[in-house]
Amino acid sequence: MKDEAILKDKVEKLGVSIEKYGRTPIEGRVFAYLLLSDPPYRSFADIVEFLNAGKSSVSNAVNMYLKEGTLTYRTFSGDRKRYFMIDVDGWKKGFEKSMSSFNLLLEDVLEFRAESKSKEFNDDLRQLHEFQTHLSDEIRKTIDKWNKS
Amino acid sequence: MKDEAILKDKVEKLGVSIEKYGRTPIEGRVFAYLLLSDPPYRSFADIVEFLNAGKSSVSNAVNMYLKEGTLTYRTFSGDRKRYFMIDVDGWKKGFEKSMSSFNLLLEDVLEFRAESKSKEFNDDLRQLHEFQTHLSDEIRKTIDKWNKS
DNA sequence: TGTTTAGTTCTGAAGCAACAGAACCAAATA
DNA sequence: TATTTGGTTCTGTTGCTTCAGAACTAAACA
Repeated sequence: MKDEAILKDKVEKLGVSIEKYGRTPIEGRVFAYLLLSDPPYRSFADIVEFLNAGKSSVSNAVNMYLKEGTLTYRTFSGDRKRYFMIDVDGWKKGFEKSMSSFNLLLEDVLEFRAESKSKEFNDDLRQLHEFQTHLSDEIRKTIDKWNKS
Repeated sequence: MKDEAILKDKVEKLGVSIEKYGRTPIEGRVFAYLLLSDPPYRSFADIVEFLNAGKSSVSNAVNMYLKEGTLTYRTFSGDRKRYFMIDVDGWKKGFEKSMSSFNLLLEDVLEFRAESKSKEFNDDLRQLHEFQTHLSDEIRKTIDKWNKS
């Protein structure tokens, strides 16, 4: 099988896995393509052509990821095009963001339950909150450690 | 405003927040109800009535959570009904599970990229993988620590 | 100023997810 | 054995998501 055919196959499979994380089929494939391709940056037209997708679909998917911070792009002098690529650092920071927004949700619940009588459940929730906070700290520490080295 | 109306309102709001985590509207509301109600266990009929939802919707949502391990139930002697409640421990373990399945995905990508030339990107991905592994370990450690105390 | 290019926005079609209500089933009770 | 109860499965509807292609826009270039 030809190299490109192998890649296409792999992109489809990985794309489906990525859908499980709450992405649409096209979104999954765009991310998969940028995860797998060598070099890891591709132009808008590259993506459209490789995926056999509509321009609007790719435009929406790419902008979604740019806004989310998991995709970024680079340019080359004398070339108008943008070359999109995965922002590994932004991806990493996304974990921290989702953790802390989860923690806000838990805090909200705990406040609402303040005068409820089910002590055991409340204690469990508080422990879960502590657990998440601990993890968020750990994430922050690890990111810091990296940025220094 | 009456207590139950306040709770209904809160369940709707929290339900919407929970939808953000990839759940359907009904699923969000079921989980929200069990997070907020006092006591924190409720029968099938309670849930149907409180949410003004169809039995099939609630049945599907509850079974989905049971299978996932984030919901469990208790019973009372002389009462056929099951009383559903959030399984905080199962919820916690879910994080570890999702981390490690994410890591499998990354490993798959890294293997595929083994002979690619974009060293920088590959290194970034490897670092992300290390980072996740570190966090998984941390989660496991924290869960162990709890189970002992 | 006219043309090309890179990418966005609009529009409409197709398919699928979410849901309610009814029919159903199996275990417990009478 | 007949009935009730707790819950599941089936069926059809509604409406939303996803998507492609065409029209469009704005910047760069000639």
